[in-house]
Amino acid sequence: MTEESKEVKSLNFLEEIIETDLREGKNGGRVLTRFPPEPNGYLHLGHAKSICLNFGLAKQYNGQTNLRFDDTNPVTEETEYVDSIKADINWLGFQWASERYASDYFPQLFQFAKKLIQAGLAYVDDSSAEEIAAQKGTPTEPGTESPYRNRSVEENLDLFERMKAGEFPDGSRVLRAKVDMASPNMHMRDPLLYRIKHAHHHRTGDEWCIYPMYDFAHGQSDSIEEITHSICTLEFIPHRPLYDWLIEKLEIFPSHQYEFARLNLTYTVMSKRKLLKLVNEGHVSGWDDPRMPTLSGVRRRGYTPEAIRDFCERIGVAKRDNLIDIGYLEFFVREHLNKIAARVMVVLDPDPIKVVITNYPEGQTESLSIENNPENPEDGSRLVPFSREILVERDDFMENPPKKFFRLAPGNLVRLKGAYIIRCDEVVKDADGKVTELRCSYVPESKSGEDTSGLKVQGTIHWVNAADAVPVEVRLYDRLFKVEDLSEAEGDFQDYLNPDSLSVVQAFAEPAVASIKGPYQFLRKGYFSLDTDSTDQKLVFNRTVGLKDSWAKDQKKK
RNA sequence: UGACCGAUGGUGUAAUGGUAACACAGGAGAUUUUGGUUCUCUUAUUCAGGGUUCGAAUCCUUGUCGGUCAACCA
Repeated sequence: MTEESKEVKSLNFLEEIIETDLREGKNGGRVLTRFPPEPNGYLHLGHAKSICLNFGLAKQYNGQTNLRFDDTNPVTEETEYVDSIKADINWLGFQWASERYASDYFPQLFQFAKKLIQAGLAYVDDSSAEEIAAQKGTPTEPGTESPYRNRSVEENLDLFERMKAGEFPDGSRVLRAKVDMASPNMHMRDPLLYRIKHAHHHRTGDEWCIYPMYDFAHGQSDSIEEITHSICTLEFIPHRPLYDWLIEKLEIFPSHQYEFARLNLTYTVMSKRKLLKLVNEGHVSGWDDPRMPTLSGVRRRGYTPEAIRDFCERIGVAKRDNLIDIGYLEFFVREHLNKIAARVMVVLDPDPIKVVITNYPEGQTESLSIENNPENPEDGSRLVPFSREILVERDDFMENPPKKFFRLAPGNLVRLKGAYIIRCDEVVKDADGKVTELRCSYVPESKSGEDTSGLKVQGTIHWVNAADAVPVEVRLYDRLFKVEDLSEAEGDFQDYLNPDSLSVVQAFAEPAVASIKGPYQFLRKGYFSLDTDSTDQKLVFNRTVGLKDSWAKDQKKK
């Protein structure tokens, strides 16, 4: 045994629970988790945490994970969502053992309900929604019993069958568990088990007009599938006594529920309800708008599954509320993209400055070989055209530069990335004093890779050959909201939307962009991805995340 | 004025009665044909009071603060 050579890795509380169960031989050493989305919206980064946990834990302990759609509310659920959810999970890199639907269990659930009725533990209640709400009492006051609470088993059975048969209109009756109206736990005050909804279900069609509530579907589905560890978020803690009560009374497989703190990120919202609202009110272009924290959104933006998985692993899991800096996620995105992104030069400026290299022969063009990724030489190199006239960003020139400005300025030497060292000799302006052209001279023996000039320059800038510059559209994204903590913000969350979360800029790219597939690093600018809006006529790029920019940070401080 | 859950650097997460650590962020420097990357160094932490103990972030107790729960949603 190499026990002592093993690194002591600390366990999170879920790993501890599982290891204890395994040690005690619970469930015969079997670990089966489930990921249980409701198909009423797109998956977001909060779900990513849950997916990584459920699938990750199972994998870690030689177990498996079921994908189960919690489709018990036909009015909000759609097949479109089912498809997107499956695509997102696969994209994240996980495979489920079995694809299940709570709706598959409707017949079984109906039998469970009858069993409860027969045991005198459930009853049909004719009270209205308002009356039931009033009966529930408040967190500080006990509830009162429904006048229908003590119907006979026979009457309950008859009524429940007739509910199923469609004899009653929506809202006229419900099936309730008979637990304890005085319980300090609101969820134990005779919770609703079934309600009448004459609605078309995305899978069962019009077969049913009564549908089980979450509390009578989720735990029972877990049990039917013999899920060993049912992992959910903190707000379900008060449901756990009911979860256990139903399993005990039904005498079915004892799945167990464990709760962790959901993911919250700065400058964004993470609830399907709010995200739906952003989509419906047109604040974003859709569920996959690159500013959205949905998986389809961040995918389109250029985040990688690897980065998201690393992030989820690194943030850990615990039971205390948290608000994680969105910058932490961005760190993992940069870390991964730095290793794989193809470097290209793009002048990110609709109004670039033309640089004329006065001592370079007119009409001559040469091809320079530039590495695609200095982090990974195996990625090879590409050819980049260079000639007498090139384009550079206006930000890379200053007529009266501050100390430590290493870019173009009158008399300054800079290296053109992958090309030559140039000196700015003359600034040409128009009648308004706007700089229209820089006249520079190049040092022929400073060619990249074969530099014999002996010159040392402090700055290197990117550029594109004027004659070959490809006009492209680049979409720059900023945080979706103006405030860090939306949970602290008063009023409507839409009031805090950042009006500058999207800016579109026309830019000029080196010709190679058209033939290289992303992800890209636009040199000195950031990581970018090709957007799905691209056409043969026009390439559209999304800024995934910017590069760290210590120069800009320093400037800001001043 | 109930029940339940929680409280460790700026943000997350460890330390499971025995030297409070790791990542990010912040700061300083080195390297660099990306003001990127990489490397080195560095600032900063146990909610409060009481108790148990040789020894407490950890156990007990009281309090404080934060969160959750009163959908025919999940």
